[in-house]
Amino acid sequence: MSETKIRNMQDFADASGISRPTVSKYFHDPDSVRPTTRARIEAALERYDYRPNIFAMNQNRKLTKNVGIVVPYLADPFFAELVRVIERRCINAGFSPSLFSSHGEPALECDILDTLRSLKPAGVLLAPLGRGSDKGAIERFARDVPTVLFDSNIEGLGAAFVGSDNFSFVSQTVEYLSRTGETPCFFEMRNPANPNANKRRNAYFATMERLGLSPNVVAIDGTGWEFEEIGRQGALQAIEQGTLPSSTVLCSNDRLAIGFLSACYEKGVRVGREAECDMRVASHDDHPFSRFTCPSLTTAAHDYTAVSDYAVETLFRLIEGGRASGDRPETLFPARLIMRDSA
Amino acid sequence: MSETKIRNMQDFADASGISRPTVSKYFHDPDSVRPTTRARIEAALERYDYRPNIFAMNQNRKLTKNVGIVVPYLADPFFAELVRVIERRCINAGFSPSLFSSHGEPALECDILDTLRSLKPAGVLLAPLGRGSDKGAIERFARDVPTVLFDSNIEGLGAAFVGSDNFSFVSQTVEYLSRTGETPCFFEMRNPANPNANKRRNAYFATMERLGLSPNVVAIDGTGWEFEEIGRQGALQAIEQGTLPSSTVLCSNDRLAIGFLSACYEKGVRVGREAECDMRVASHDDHPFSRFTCPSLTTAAHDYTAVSDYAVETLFRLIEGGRASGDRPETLFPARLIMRDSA
DNA sequence: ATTGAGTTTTTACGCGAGTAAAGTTTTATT
DNA sequence: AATAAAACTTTACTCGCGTAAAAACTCAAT
Repeated sequence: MSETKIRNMQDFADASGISRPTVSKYFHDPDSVRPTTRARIEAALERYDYRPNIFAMNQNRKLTKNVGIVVPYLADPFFAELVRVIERRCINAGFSPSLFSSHGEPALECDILDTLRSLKPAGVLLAPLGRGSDKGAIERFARDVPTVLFDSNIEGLGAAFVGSDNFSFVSQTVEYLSRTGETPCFFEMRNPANPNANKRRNAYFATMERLGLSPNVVAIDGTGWEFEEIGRQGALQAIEQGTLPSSTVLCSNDRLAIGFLSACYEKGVRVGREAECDMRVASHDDHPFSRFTCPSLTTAAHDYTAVSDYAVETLFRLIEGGRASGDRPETLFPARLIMRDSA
Repeated sequence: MSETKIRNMQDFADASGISRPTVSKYFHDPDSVRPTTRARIEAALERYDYRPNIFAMNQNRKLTKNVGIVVPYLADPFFAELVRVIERRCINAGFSPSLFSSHGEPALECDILDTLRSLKPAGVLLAPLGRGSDKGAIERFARDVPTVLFDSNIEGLGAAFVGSDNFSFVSQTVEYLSRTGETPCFFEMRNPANPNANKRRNAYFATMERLGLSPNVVAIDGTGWEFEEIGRQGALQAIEQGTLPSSTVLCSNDRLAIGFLSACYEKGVRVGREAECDMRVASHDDHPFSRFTCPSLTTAAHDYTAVSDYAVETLFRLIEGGRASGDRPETLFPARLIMRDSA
């Protein structure tokens, strides 16, 4: 290696025969320099593998190329899946995504927002905890940083919301279940942390009313994010005490349903749509594992790709267009019914 | 708010009545200043919520307080769980963890290492992809940055390895299964991406030999990280063609087993240790979902906490002690047999 | 060749903090 | 109280790059 060691942008500028300010401009936006200049810089880039110091870069830029991604619970494969798609989109658009999980803890969510603030991100994609979120903190944060909420909508927070249409989820499952068999009861946590759960309950009532059926909610106890275990315990109790008002059960989400099915199996309750079965179980989310439950779970699927893509697009538009007008667009994607064996 | 607006460390130093260099020292290590000084700074910290600019901080520090965490596939709850514990430990120790997932792609793993390099992290906890990893890239990286490998061991890479003792996993399950019923065959992917899989196969052979039993491996096709689906397809095929050499199946990992159980259910094969069952299935990992399979999965559990804690501790020791001697300690934690209903 | 718009170079300063050196004050030791 | 050690203040320089302004240059169209 006869090449001199490149220590900073000045060295690199000297080596490439271009002035430092122009090199700086190139790194900010390669298209902003003349093609011949760009070619010379990129030729030098091949020889010396110089990369500008991110810390020095971001220090003076009012807007970095960082994008924050915050989810409430990363150990939930549902979020892991969303994040995977979102990260990819950000990288492709030339941004550096930073991933954070609140791990179900409101305090941690606040800390993350603080940390993010100091990262001076161009924008943030935030899936809030929901009920546990510090709304004031999020509101203040969103005033400083372009923020798009996704998955969980908290009224009025952030510049936009992108998520799934809970009404579409529930109306499809309720209609399907009612049409093909007994009227479903609704199985949910009594105090759900996530606002989607409340929307789904309301959608259940609305749809039942529309169909002229009488709703029945089974509310189970439990707190935290261990939904499978909560669903399992709730189901065990309901089965043992025979308190289920219907042999068709619509769970609020797949993770509860996974626990429910596990309890059914344990109790020898046969689940499925065949004649010899005791019960039908359906749910919402199309959780990555729901195709491997026993029986495989009939559910309403998020359009993962659409939600992720549109959330990212919305954020990018927000970033480019500066703080948009006073409106706060909410975009909801409909569900797709996935018929499997459980109902 | 009559308080003047704090724009930088100088402003804050003035406001707290302490000189800037001392304030700087405080932020580097609060214990390095006199208790009375510390109290004054912290009092000021209450009034003005100043936080030093991370970019400016890290620009001149040779060593930042950043820690990189890299996992091969975050959508796998196993890693999500490990990460959760690791992140917490880092934060408690005053470090800023940055989380990255390779999403199963070797190219992305390399990109992540590049990104990480420019973050000047104090250290990195890396769970490599395994077979797909660019060993040269990792080796070069580990020369510059204190790196502790975890979960997947790649011989000679990194300054240390912390993981689970695959031999302990397999010997316990094989012994248990052999002792209580038919000799297990070993169900695995033909070309596993992860080195643990190979270790487990070897451990199976070794244990069977020690017990004077003849080993039987069922190798199934499939690539990628969708282990459940691969396991399911492999099991469907094996069941349909009746090629399983034993009615007791030991899966290489829980995700394969989840697919296997799903196939059994679909085919009406009863799994469990009771007399009326057709088959026993066991596995390794104690995946977060394995208690909710039908039947619940008998498996060998990682000591999640021990692995996470010790990996973090090892990294911190490495960071504090500078580059250690030439040895590369490998720490393996034994498994704990979890007897559930599947075997 | 001339013109002028668009680029690049030169020069210079700023950002927010790390850090080193020398001098001053505080605290601990005896 | 004398003394030394530890901590703090002052001063000043560094780091790597953003960015502004003016001068010099390129290049295509006239």
